[in-house]
Amino acid sequence: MSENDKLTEERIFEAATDVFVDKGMDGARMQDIASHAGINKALLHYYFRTKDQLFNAVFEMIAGRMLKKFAPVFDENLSLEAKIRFFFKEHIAFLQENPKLPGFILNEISRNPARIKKLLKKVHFESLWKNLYEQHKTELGKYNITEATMPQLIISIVSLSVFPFAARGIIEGILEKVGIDFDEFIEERKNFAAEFVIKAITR
Amino acid sequence: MSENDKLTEERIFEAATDVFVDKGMDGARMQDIASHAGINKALLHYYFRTKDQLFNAVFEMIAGRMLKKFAPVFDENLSLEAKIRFFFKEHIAFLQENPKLPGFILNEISRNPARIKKLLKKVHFESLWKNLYEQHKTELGKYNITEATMPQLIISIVSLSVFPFAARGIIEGILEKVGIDFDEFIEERKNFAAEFVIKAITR
DNA sequence: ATTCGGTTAAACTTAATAGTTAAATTTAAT
DNA sequence: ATTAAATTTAACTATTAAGTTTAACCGAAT
Repeated sequence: MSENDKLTEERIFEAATDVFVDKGMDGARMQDIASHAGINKALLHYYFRTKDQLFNAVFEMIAGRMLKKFAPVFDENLSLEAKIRFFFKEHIAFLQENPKLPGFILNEISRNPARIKKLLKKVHFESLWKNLYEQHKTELGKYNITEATMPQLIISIVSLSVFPFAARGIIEGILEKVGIDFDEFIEERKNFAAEFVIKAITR
Repeated sequence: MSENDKLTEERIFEAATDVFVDKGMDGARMQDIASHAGINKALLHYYFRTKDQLFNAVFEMIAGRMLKKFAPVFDENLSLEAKIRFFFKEHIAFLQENPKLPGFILNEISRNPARIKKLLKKVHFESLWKNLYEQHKTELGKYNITEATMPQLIISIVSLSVFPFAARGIIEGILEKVGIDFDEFIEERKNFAAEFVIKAITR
């Protein structure tokens, strides 16, 4: 039945997401995905003909979800400082719940850069940044931002939020030698990163 | 001959480095490595018995090299501001020459976190950070740094330097839509990141 | 000259994996 | 009850990769 269909397809999709995120495209095994979904390989291929097809479906979904997470900041009607605080709070919270996504996406893109291009086409960064810039024209006097430094600033902000998750293995290893818990560190980071950036751009 | 030995072993090692960094442990093929080294599979196994052994050798060498790149900052006899500028200049320059290392290391560690622990054991972060802290006690009045915020600060600094390379695929994609060249962006970053951090910690 | 280590080439084994297929069985709608 | 679709089982094909083996080649040291 079609209801059941959806359920199974969704179960497969979720299982595939788990396994792909965990092992990467190369490391993932179709049998493993089938087992995770509580079905068999035959049915897996019945729903998604090939590993590539399945992977692409999963990747586009995840990458799309990540990209969307960056969007709301551009819309919110807040001061620039408030926006920065809002971003780190929300974005790090999202990553706390999906800690493996950064590593997964970063890795798969570096193995196959073409994959991301299709998704990027849909987003119009030029206008997004222009909008952000326009919205805060009035605040520009207080800050150091020019249109030219916007990319550096934005990528810096994203770095501060995403990198600790992408490098979790190392950071966790280092922190535990100093007696700090990774989760605490991340919790603190929401504030630290926000204040860090605000101070950095305030002249 | 032993001279020849070293040469071949080195050729293999370099070829393996290239292929592993490019494809990752899972994606790399022994045949591919042999071809890159200009030898055959038999000889490859003659020098490094298994793929795992070869990979471990390569990984430890690369990860060790990366870790060492962070060390000199702690020794240099410079003001904190000068150190920060020095770090970004040197470290980003190193990454410009080895742009794929961050992605490789980050990915392999996230697939197998145990791998890094052995290497981290050798480095004594507690004393390194304490030293750094002691060295700049006199400057503390000017900055916002406490011993508690040291990890946040240091990881922020590393993020700003490393992340653009780890996320190169995406960033390149975005930047080219705004008409910016990745290499230019990175070149600018040496200064931007340094000034960004210095402003962030100056009160 | 001969032995030995580095080297090649090619065939081979073994194991894992992707993907297919067909028959049997279950499930749910009519 | 009948039917059609969803699902399982299990066997099968084809492919790919790691690692081994064998026989032969070559240059240099004994």
